[in-house]
Amino acid sequence: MASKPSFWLMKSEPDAFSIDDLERVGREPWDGVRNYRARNFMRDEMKVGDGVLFYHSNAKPPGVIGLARVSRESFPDHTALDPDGKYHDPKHSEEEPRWFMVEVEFVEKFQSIVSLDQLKSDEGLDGMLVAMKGQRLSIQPVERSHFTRVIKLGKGATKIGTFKR
DNA sequence: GCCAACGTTGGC
DNA sequence: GCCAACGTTGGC
Repeated sequence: MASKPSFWLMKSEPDAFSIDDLERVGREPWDGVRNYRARNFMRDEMKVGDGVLFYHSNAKPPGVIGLARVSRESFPDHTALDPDGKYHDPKHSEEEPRWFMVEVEFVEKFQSIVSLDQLKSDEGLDGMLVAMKGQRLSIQPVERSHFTRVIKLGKGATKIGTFKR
């Protein structure tokens, strides 16, 4: 029996990497995360096939813009090795990696963004982390019911079954 | 181990 | 551009 998938929300600034960028490249390693809680989710909990709400932050408006899926599990974030890169961390090495990432693949772009305003006001989304005050974490777990509700609000054609594994 | 200072995130 | 809410750093 396959284990049940989990659900996540991942934030990205569209100026840096948007849902359109993900659609174009198909798959993308989620590099550059330098927050321990977010790292732990990627390193310890995110599995191939898990559903991902792709969130545009620092956008007008901010909100969930589409769907992705975890396509590869935890592996070291090599951008931490590059001394000239902005994600460099001298405490990270090949022998003792400190930072990890997953790879995500494009599933679909919503017909319309599910804005943060909608996320906050929808009764079906009570308690969703991203809509709560002060919640800045760039990778967050999402409850199944919230995940399916956001898909409905986005009028996505994707069925929940897409995320079985 | 505490906590002030500093840096970052991200909505507004 | 402002600033609230965190997270990290480093002195002690």
